Amino acid sequence: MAQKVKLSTIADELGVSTATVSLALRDSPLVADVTRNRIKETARDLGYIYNRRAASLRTSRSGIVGVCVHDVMNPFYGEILKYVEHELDRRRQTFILSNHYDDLSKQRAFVDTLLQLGADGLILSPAVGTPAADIKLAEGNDLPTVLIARTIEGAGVCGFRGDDAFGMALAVDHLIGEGHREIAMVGGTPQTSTGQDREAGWRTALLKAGIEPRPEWRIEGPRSRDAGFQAALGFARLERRPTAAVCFSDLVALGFMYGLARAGLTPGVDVAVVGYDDIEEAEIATPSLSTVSNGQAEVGHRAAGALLDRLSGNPASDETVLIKPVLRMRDSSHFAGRLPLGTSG
Amino acid sequence: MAQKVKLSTIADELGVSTATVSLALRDSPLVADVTRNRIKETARDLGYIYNRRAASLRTSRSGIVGVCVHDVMNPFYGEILKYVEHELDRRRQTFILSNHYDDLSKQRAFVDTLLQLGADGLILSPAVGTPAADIKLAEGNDLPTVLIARTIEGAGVCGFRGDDAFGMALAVDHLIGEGHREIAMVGGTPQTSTGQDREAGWRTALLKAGIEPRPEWRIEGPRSRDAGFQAALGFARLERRPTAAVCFSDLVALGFMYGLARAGLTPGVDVAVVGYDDIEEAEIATPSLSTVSNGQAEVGHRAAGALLDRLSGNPASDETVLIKPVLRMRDSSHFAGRLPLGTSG
DNA sequence: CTGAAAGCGCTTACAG
DNA sequence: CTGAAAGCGCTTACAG
Repeated sequence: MAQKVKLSTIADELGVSTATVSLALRDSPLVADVTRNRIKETARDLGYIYNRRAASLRTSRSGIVGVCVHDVMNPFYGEILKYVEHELDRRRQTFILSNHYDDLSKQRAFVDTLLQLGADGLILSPAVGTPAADIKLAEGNDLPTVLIARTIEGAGVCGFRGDDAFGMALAVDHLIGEGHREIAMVGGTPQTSTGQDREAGWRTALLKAGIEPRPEWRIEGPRSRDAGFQAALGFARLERRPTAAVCFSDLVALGFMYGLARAGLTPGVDVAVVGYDDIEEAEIATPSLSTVSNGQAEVGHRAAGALLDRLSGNPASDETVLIKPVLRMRDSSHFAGRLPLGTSG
Repeated sequence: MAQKVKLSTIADELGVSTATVSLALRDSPLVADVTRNRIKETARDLGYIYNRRAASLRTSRSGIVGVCVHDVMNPFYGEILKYVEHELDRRRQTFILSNHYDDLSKQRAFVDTLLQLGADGLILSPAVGTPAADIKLAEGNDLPTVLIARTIEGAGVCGFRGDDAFGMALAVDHLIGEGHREIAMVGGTPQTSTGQDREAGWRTALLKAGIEPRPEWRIEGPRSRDAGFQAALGFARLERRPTAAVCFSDLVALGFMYGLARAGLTPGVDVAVVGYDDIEEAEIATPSLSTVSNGQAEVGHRAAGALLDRLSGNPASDETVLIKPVLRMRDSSHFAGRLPLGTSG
């Protein structure tokens, strides 16, 4: 390529100042219509490319928002991100994505990069063990932060997530209503607020129904499809196998159903299964997966909205918004032990 | 926060010049050890944050690589990106991700953003209909580009993808070997090189075996799990239903199997199914999904490697590298019509 | 081994 | 309505 085209190239070409060119390209009313049109035309003809680094150095606004989650391949996060992306697109913000895989040092490296780039904001689903100080560091260096899916005690920023204890109780109550008395919980760890709250919801709902959960009903750990699959292989061999299982997530539940089938059991008939999140796949899985909707759309929209609001100068909030989950009854739990598969509507 | 800490803050604090501070922080051997250590310590104490915008404006290197694919939630792309991410991480490059959803204007907006940010390179799985001129525009503005998964005639850049025609022929040959004579192909569109090549592989393999594909065997369109599911519902009702189906992707195949089951058919017994890509889920699906491995790891690694090589000054190549696919035989096709499910190893 | 100075390409008061 | 000039925070010859 030839010489780089910059504001002054255009200015020289037309015999005006760079100030005028700058204003014209950003549609300032200070510039006369004729001038603006000539400038825009020339910019196009010369193949001018706006240099955001230079502009951002001057204005200390970068137009960049960072987004960091456990893993974008997990449909739960993927679905949230769709909505975040949509909202940021509308406001012409560039978004930079990173997975942290619950590795604190990876998350820190990313936040550091954002600070170095002068990013305007951060939407974060914090890695396991993130201290409140990490959030304060970001905020203290002019990086407004909004939390999603998980929240942190004392971080002092706003966050959006589902009411996990309530949601898991919905799932358990439903299974009890279907006649189950032995209900396992598969997956999740007590290291995240999500894991703690969902386990608490499961335990509390059982106790409230007068059922004492047996230790072997709690299968801790699985958070992926594959781990759910592996858990089912063990579950199938349990001497006194529970008749139902609530899973930490739909991903775990879908893997769990694959695993049950692999072990020769029919999910929804031999074992009732309920997931969590209501990802898109839940509806087409066969049997279709009963689950608890976890408000991905609302989390994504509102988190992006809250951040953008703050970027336009509105005061910061430090409120954690709990979104009410809703039970979605489907075939994996509803007809358990009563009808064969494929006969439902 | 207080005053922003910059190079000159540190320089003033220690009574040295900003040049020395700059050199010291980047470990230049020009700076004496004592000086360097004092500088680094002070930088840490003051909470100095490197301003990459300013540096990049000066050096015209940004450390940013853009990555743009159809949809990161699609595990095929997700798996490629894992490897790209890993490679870029190792070389301390920031990567910016975007979906284009096969929307050319979204892709263009992203490339434009990269140009404005002075990104160092682009890894692209081009949207349907991307003209070679779009790639040349990027290249012409100092944005080296590497293509993945799909390639573009005449773009003059290097690319990495699977040998789709060969791979699909492997799948069809396998089914013919299992005794099938009526083999549908579900999903994909002739608007992408991938769609064309896989359809050609299917058609050619059938003809070579003396089988004339009937028009209704070609179910064009589906490229998502949900579309695969819907297609199966129609497929199940076909008057003269093929005994086997090769699918455009594993995602389509997995949805297709859900759909068959929903329609009361047993995938792998009533209908043999083969996918394409060999995503992680293929192995745990039940029945496990026969498929064609599509080299996500190799595509991701080599594409990132090729780009980074070029960034370190190596000459550009314009070669398209075809990665040889491998058939993975599993239960969804291998035991069709012979054994009931769940009895296999 | 260290410092003074120019410059990367913008935007923003300020003056006219 | 337009222009001259300063400055955002770095890096890089160049001089010493």
